[in-house]
Amino acid sequence: MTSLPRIAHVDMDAFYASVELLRYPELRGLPVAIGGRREHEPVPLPDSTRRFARLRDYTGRGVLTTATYEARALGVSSGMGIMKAALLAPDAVLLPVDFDAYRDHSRRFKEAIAKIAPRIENRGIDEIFIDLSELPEETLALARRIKAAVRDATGLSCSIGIAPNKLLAKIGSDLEKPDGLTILGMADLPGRIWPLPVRRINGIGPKAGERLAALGITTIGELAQADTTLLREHFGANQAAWLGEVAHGIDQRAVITSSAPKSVSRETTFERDLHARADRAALTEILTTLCTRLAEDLQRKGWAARTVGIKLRYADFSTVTRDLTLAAPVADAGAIRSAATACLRRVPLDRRLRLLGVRAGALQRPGQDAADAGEDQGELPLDWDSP
DNA sequence: GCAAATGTCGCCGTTTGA
DNA sequence: CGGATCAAACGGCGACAT
Repeated sequence: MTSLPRIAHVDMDAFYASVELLRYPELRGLPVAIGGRREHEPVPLPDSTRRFARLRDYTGRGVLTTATYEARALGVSSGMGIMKAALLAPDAVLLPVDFDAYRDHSRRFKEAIAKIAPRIENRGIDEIFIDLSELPEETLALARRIKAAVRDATGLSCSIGIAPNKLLAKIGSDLEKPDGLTILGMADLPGRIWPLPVRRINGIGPKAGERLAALGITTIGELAQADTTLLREHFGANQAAWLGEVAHGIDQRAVITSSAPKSVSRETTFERDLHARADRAALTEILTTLCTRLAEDLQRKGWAARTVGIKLRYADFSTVTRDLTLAAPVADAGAIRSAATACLRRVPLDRRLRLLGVRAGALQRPGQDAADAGEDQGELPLDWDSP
């Protein structure tokens, strides 16, 4: 009664930007970027048009969260500093992020898909894996039906990859973006996967990509052919074994349809670098605000934390963290603040700071045992992103 | 003088208890 | 009884992802 695995990866196309275009259809076809702080809300004009901010109007330390394909064509990309993006596309429209709107559309597209295929793994706000293994319908028809359901529910397009495992489904969903539909089998490995750069593998980031390039390995095919001893020498036994498997399209990970959160955090980058002593009052207020918001979030979700941690980023971008495990779980702002303050005492404060963060970990439901994956206790509904 | 916010996982060194 | 050892918890950090 066991069927061969059939996994889909659904990835919304330029998600935040596309949601904004639903609201501001006059921006369709223009380069638009999403990011930065609140003050760049579009301004309604008397003639019932709107005035939009441009990238060139921005000053500050923000980065772009995403951009329309027209903006990407100008070299603008996710994660890019807004000031830098403004040099490439000064006239591109800049919109602030509106997470409430994105969460709302996220919930809608996931619910629409769940009616067709309920075994869904959340991968953040704009993508999911779906286990299609037990469904009878033919793959292409199913893929088209999922895409149509997403469009009907949200007015948005997505790209879908369907393959025998998560690894290939994820690569596949990216192959024909936007509005893509890609079905991959193991037989497609040499023709469609091996020519791709190793960075397309989920889990090979900038560092591993650089180290592989230094060994003359740039494509997945080259990785598949690479000498296993060489890989072991440079990456260690575990990672080398993983590299060898993924290069051959092998991935046994299951679709995880429920999980409990591991940590909750709040952090902020200051408008200017602050000094622990000279700006003590400002830092104190920021810490209090972070702890308050973190506590609100914890209480709203019904969690308490047995570990509290801080994160500091110095002006030179180096980062340190400190954790403190408490005797009893806490969820109120005062207790979190006390613990965070204790952590701060263990960190050098003689250099200027650019970021402060507070984290709550080792989460458990108040008065119960520690949360652990697999337990029914903290299961998340489909719309766990929503407030 | 600059690159956000939030979250997960793996590795490794240290501590601690048995 | 000191020492070796082992496992679990803790803590710091890096890498990676959206």
